[in-house]
Amino acid sequence: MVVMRQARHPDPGEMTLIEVMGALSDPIRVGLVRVLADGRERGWGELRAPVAKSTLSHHLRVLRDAGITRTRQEGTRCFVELRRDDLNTRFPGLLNAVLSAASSDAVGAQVGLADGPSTA
Amino acid sequence: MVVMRQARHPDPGEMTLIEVMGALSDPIRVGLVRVLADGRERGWGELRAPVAKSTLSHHLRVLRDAGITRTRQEGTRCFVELRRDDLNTRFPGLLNAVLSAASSDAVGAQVGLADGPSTA
DNA sequence: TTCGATGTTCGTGGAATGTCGAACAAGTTA
DNA sequence: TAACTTGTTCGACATTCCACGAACATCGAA
Repeated sequence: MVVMRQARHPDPGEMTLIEVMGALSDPIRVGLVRVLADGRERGWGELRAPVAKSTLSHHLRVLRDAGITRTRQEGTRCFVELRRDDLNTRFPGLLNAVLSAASSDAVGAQVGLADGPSTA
Repeated sequence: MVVMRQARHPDPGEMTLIEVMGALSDPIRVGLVRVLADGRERGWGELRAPVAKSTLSHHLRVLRDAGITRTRQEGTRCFVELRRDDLNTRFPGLLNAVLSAASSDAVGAQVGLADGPSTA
């Protein structure tokens, strides 16, 4: 459903290192994080990943449950953004380290944005 | 066997972010890394973890295969140490971020060293 | 050579994970 | 109201992962 009205977003204090590390040990999810790394909020539909819709939904949920992203609902559409500040507060340096490692490795390069910048 | 003559230790260039992240998404393994964080080489026997010997061997292999630790064999005994420099070269900031997050969270606190510092 | 110590490997469960397609739900639009 | 759009949820499945005990291999000591 486009529902999940208020998917649970853990407070920074509730985030666990193990869960965050687990969430970031999948190429698709790292790719999603990379796409969101510019800080802009993105609509589900903009995200391009080589997996089925349900699978993408699953990955986005894993990221959200770990506290890595925040999901907002607007009408029928959902938007995601990186919880950069919260992450930096809770686990200083971790996100940046992962992001720079990922970009030097092209991890998650299979994930991208839709052609038409029908974005934000 | 105390053998594993030359356990494969990946070169820094062969390490992958995904594998490293996966290796560090288990409490036991993070605990082991924390124990090794002081840079000292430790003997298998010194390591205390709430798992069977074979399971500990498994975790140490996952860490080694990911390039996080280095294993050395001396006679019948094996020694492990953190590949801090290699890790920092390959994934700058990652190890430190994980270590500081782990210590603030007490992740892997169940892992420790043997009582008698019969150590190195 | 015969033990004992130290780790690895094997076989086996049980749990978690990734992926898919199909079914469903809620909001939009015609 | 009847479609259509957008995501979520539900099995189903294959794979991977963690954990254990048992068996095995190697080194060192008796």
